[in-house]
Amino acid sequence: MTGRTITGFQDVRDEVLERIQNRVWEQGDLLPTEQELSDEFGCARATVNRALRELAERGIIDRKRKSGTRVAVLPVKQAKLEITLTRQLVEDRNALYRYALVQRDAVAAPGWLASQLQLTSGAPVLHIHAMHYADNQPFLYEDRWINTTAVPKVADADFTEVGPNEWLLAEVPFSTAELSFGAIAADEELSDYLACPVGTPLFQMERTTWFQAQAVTFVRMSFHPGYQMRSHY
Amino acid sequence: MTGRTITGFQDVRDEVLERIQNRVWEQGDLLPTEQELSDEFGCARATVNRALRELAERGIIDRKRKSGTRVAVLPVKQAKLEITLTRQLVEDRNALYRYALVQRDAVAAPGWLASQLQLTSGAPVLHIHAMHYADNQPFLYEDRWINTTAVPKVADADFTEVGPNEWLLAEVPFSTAELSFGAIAADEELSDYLACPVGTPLFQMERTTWFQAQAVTFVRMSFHPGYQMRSHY
DNA sequence: TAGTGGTCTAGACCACTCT
DNA sequence: GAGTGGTCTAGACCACTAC
Repeated sequence: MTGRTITGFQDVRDEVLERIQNRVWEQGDLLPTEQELSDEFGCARATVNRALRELAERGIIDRKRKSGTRVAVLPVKQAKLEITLTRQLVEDRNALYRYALVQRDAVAAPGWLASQLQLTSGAPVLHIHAMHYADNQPFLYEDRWINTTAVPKVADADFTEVGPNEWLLAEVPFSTAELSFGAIAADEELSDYLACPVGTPLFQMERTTWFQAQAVTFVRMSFHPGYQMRSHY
Repeated sequence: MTGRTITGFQDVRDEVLERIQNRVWEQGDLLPTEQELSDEFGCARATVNRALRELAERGIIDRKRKSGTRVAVLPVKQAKLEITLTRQLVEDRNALYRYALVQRDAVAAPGWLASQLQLTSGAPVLHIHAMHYADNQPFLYEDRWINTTAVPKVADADFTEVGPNEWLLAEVPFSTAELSFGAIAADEELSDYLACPVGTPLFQMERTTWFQAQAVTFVRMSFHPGYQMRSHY
């Protein structure tokens, strides 16, 4: 006995999790039904349901109607990455954030970008280069393309004071995105902006953002040498 | 009007999300109370509650007792990274997976590792080098340390057939972990195992795994050149 | 202190799916 | 067909917090 008093769904959830961790119920085992558990814990079935639903969302158990609830055989580890503004990344390190626009051009979408954003080749886009600094050290170099058609207002934004990320977050707040992470070698341009030798390994994140099935922006962010992105589960 | 029929919590959730996206309720705005929404939608308050709870979990809205529910000003983007077995990563690409143990040594924990895992310096650990291949091309190089004290059974595992990741997942299934991602340059050892020139930028993931406040393992995984990790939100 | 979300209950019906 | 989870309801009380 754990001596834990079971009153709420969190208690049920934690008790079930503990039994799984302690192998009272082994991987692949069938758990008691919601009805049986609610009888044991002396609570309503809805309470057990909510507890088990949370464990299922975490990938700890698998639930199927009729079959019942089983301990997951291969628990899927879901790490949450919180994608925040660069400003926040910097300020979370107690560093002074500074943003600088490098270049801003209204151009026609090159083929690879049109393909990436599912635009017709030559569609009008805005191409932006910008730098983000932490305590005046280069933090990351941003190479961004914005679909002018999806965000016409962007024509009036000069991005000298506010970065395109913050501007877009205010303008198109509830978008979806695809992310890609990798390592690249600094080319001459990056070595210049990030103050490192050509060939230095850099951590890079690419993001394509969509709003209501229309591509909004594609951005390639190259972090300073040694940058580490952290997460947990 | 959307013409959508509102019956379940998912309908309520989607309708509310749509109103937020369409700026019926702007960022920072106060939403109607659960009671008011349940009246409007003709459902129980519990149904509205569940709908709004999901949106709050996604970071779309902020809820506080007494104050009410507001549209989030800075929606936090949460990308989910599904951390799976290397075998699965490879097989998801329709490639043939192959694993090979390179080296296995029972040693005393060096200082940096003891610090990383919160062990006493010199504690017994198992040090493992292994390779993972996709269609017989190098996929990733694994450099792992296992805390023998936390997993005594590991002494009997030779890791010639089954990789340490799969073995540990069966042995210590429901652990927590800290992850770190970055870019490094291939040293001589990595260039050898991953068949690339010294200095090649490589994507690297480090993971420290814990079970019930005890460190289980620390692993450094160096991916083949050009590897991209993907996610979305 | 009063208003709001957080949770629980007891019961009901539905939807999926195994046999 | 029958067993299981999925969801909804109507009502209740609680916990937090702005006022």
